[in-house]
Amino acid sequence: MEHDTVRVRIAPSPTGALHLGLARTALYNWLFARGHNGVFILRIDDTDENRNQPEMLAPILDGLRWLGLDWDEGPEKGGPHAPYFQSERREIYQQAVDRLIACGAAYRDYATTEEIAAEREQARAEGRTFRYSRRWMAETAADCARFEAEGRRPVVRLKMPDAGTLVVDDLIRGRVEFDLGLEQDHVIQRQDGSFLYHLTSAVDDALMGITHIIRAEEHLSNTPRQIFILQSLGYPLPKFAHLPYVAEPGSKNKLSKRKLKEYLKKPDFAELLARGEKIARRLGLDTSPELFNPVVIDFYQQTGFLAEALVNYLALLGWSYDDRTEFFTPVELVERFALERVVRSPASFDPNRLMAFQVHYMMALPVAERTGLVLPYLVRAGLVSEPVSPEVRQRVERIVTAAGDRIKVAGDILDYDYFFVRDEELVYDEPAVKKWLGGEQQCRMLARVRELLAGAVQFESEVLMRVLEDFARRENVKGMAVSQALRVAVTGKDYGFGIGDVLSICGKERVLARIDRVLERDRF
RNA sequence: GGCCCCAUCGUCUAGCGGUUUAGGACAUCACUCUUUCAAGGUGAAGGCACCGGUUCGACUCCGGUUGGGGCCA
Repeated sequence: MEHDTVRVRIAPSPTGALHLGLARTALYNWLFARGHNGVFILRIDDTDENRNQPEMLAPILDGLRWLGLDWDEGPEKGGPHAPYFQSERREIYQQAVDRLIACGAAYRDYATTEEIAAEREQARAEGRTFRYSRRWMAETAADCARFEAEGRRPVVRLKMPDAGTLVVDDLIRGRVEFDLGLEQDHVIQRQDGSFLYHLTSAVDDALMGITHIIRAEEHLSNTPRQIFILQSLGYPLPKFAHLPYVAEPGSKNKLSKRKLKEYLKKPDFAELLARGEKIARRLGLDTSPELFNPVVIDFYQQTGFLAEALVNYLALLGWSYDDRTEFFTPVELVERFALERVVRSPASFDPNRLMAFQVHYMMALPVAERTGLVLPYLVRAGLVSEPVSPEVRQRVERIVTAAGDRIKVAGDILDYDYFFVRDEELVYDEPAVKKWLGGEQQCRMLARVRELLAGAVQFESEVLMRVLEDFARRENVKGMAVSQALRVAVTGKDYGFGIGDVLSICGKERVLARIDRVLERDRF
């Protein structure tokens, strides 16, 4: 057993988005595989015809790739157990169902939905747990013929044992016991011939040689029937590891992208989304909540988060190495990740903590690299044209340096659009204008500062700062009054990084022009 | 309703019977620095859900209660 190659898988449905919870499950599987020299398999659960569209799969593949979770077998890669799309494996499932029927582990059932419902209702009325009576179970070809003569159509059900205990030795949860006498005869094939999840999943896991099933906790209750299928078919059992699910911000409910409205009541979550939307709108991206929200990996990719930050955060959402290490490179994660140290209780998604990781990783990058990350956003917002000239690049680098960790995600560069727009396009924050340039005196002071700056030979940050300080002292005004008046005139806002840097990066000509514009504007 | 899982600061977690006045991180608050906004520095506040056992000793083991969640209906 120990010598077998570790083989793990994730089996997402093509739903159009890579959800945070799935991303974490994928990460844990990937870490486990890489840490054991194993194989990470991607299998697509696209048995639901209605949603089976290629464009719904792309975001999931892109998201996994972006996170660095490369798969060894699966879509685009192929592999020895192809096809990896369940929609293409129907014959395999049919054979499995036939075998299950042949060995008595499953049966054709001709009951109608109404008849089953009636039985269930009766059980409830009598206060006992419902279990199907198998009254319309067909055991022979004659049975089938008879039922079909009545116009009935069969489903295939598992014929679960009447009694007994099934034990799952879960790698994370330990020993979990189930009373087989309480299990239902679940349907594994519908009337229309389509197959149900438990069947396809168990069969594929066996056929693909999966050794460890690492999946979310909600599947724990389903494990007995999958084990029953596996055993009935004569396959060896994989090991199971059921992960706690990822919960909502500030609660223990399972995270769901359908409950976005509720999450928005949480300030942290709302702030994160607002940050993303601000960026996305500038890029002309679709910000409809279905596709663009912090529950979905694509959101982070689009707004300029670093994959390392997400990976580090996700790794720690339900796992820890020790009592203090919080930063891990992917290599360290691979080395240290262990299922035994996965926590058993659900962990809620905390935007703040994620942001803290993002800032850490962002600031760890050299300025040149951060500049490289930020430039595409300027280009896509139409503020910088391609190819990017060395001058522009250097200018952006200066902004990135001056901004420091105000640029938390790459898209935040768009907050500094005032360095790129034409003077007449500059947007002024009216309250700020009113506050710092609303009065006659303030404008007169700005006019004098303008003359001072017009005479400046060197337009560098430190020099300018000294000039402004001297000016404030001489005129007996507060330094802040000077710097803020200038800031509003040049950037339109009353916040931002150091005024010396602002002026210097903006450049003398433009600074003077913008001051003139503001002074002009205020006369009316 | 039945079955299963879970339970340490607001959040993520460390803790695997005594080394613990329960440690770290994020968030929060205060002070400090600062010619704006951030950041930085210093510090504070904040938790073992409850009740029984077992034990010389329980956050740690067992049982129950409560609460939360999941699956099946």
